[in-house]
Amino acid sequence: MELRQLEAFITVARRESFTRAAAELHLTQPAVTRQIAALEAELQALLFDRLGKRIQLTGAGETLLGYAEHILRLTDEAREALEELTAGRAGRIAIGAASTLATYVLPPLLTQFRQEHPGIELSLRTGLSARVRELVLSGVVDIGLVTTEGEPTQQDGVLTSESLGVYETVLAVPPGHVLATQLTTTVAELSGEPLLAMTTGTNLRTYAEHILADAGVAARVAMELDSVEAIKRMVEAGLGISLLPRVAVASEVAAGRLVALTLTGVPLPERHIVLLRRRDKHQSAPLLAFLAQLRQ
Amino acid sequence: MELRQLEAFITVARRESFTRAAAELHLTQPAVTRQIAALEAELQALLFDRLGKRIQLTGAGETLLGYAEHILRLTDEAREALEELTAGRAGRIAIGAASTLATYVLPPLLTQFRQEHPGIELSLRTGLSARVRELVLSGVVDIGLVTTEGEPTQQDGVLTSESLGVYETVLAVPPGHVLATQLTTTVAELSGEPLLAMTTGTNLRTYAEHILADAGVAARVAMELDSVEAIKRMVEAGLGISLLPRVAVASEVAAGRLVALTLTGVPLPERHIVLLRRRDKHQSAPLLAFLAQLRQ
DNA sequence: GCTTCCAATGAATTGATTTTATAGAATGGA
DNA sequence: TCCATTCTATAAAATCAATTCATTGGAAGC
Repeated sequence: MELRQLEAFITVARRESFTRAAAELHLTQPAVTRQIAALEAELQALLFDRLGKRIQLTGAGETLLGYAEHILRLTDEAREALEELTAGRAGRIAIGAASTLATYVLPPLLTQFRQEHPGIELSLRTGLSARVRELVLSGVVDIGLVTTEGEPTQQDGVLTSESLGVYETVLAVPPGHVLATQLTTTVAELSGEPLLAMTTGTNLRTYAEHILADAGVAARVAMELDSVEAIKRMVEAGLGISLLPRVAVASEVAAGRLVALTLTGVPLPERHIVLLRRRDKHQSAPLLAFLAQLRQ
Repeated sequence: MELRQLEAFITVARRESFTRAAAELHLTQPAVTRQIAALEAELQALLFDRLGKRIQLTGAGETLLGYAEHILRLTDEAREALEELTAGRAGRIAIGAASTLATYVLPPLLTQFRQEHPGIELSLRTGLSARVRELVLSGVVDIGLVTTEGEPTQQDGVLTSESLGVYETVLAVPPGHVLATQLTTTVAELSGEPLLAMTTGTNLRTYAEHILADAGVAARVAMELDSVEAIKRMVEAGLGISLLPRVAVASEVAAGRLVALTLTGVPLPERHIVLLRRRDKHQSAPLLAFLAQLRQ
């Protein structure tokens, strides 16, 4: 059974004639006769009664006709669905993102994208940068968003990295703090301050340790937490200060509950927001649209 | 798009490998690669990401997979439905029958057939014998049951006739009638009796006129009716006597409301119950079963 | 009885699919 | 880092299937 045969069969049934069906299908009559004959042989059932000049569907023919029409309608639907997909009007984008990016960077982007592309399903998986990298590598997600220290290497095996911008780190202090009157600070000034840090293993923690070590400042980690939100509350409560992404404290700074000091003085390795992709993975139309939005 | 390609596609998707799919399909790997490539070219969509050794469905691939599975399930269902049909477990028989046959002969036959073949739809169209003949000729019904005067001719163009037995005509009289004491009668004895007859144009009327004319008896048609049932009620009421099929009066005779006299004495042309078929029309399994039942 | 119209069939041709053989790419292990 | 392994892709040849052309055979209409 082949779709070509079913199509021929339907046409013959509708036109009630092999000859007319052949014309409609841009074939010769013997070709159509053979297609039907092949169907009949395979299904072991007579599909048409040949009543002299006229032909007529048998019971088996009528049964098959119902199925054949259903099947061909489905193939049309499949074609249409795929067209929707390649045209970018439908589809699904799976994103993997480092937790802080997922919390502070992605929401406005996703909101805007959803508005502009309402047909597209979005899925988001979060984790540590290393985990996100694995998700991209294994193909579970289409793209990954992570942070790196310094410019990312552009190629690493099948992975492509692309910087989407600098991910600035600031010093968050409570409004009443001694440093709170300044707009900037140097790493040296942090010496002795009680530091609230992310858990070991996070990029943020590694970065904080790096810049303190580079400046020769001994880190005094007063508390280790696994949530940026928790750290912010602690800083607000005056339990210490912390190095945090600027985007993560933006709303508290605007509300006056925290003060963000830009780090200056030392040639700090900048952190980047990095887009990870598998080089060999197909980029669907919706994904390309999303990438375009990320880049601008 | 062809079913062969869709089947290959599904297999590749399930086994997540062109090579393993090829083995399962009893093909070589390049053949499978080509089938998928043809699909991708036609649909203008990448169906699998080739991630080195591994492959993975793209969004388009997943979409197509859903449709492809649906389509192939339908083809299986179609095959099964046709098998049911040819095995005689399902199907439809369209019967055309002369009205008296439909009323007095068919019901017990159809009841029995329905019990033995519960899956089979039965449809019945009634009409005058000539009309039934047309229905068979045009293919609207699979078989026709009519009556003929004398042995039917076996072939008439594409129509095949087959006698299923004699359709005996009797004289129906009310229990109190002068003739009611006899078991038989001759046509001559009917002379002068008020006759209740079917409408002109029916085989029954034609037959009645023939045998009266053959015997030289002048017909005295007291009333012309278009229903055997009505005629029986009239005979019961003593309004006249009538020549009717024996099967049509069987229940009244058993109940003692009518007396049936066998016609003797003249070489009467016997009426036959005749099965009409188009010689070139396919005989489905259910139909063959029904024909077998009719013949016994 | 002749003509017309239709489907079926046989042989040749064209076209598509499959196989064989091989290349190319990525993974996993030493 | 290199090698062996394990995939998929591709090119050319072989095979298989479908189409066309030409013709036959059968039924219907005049």
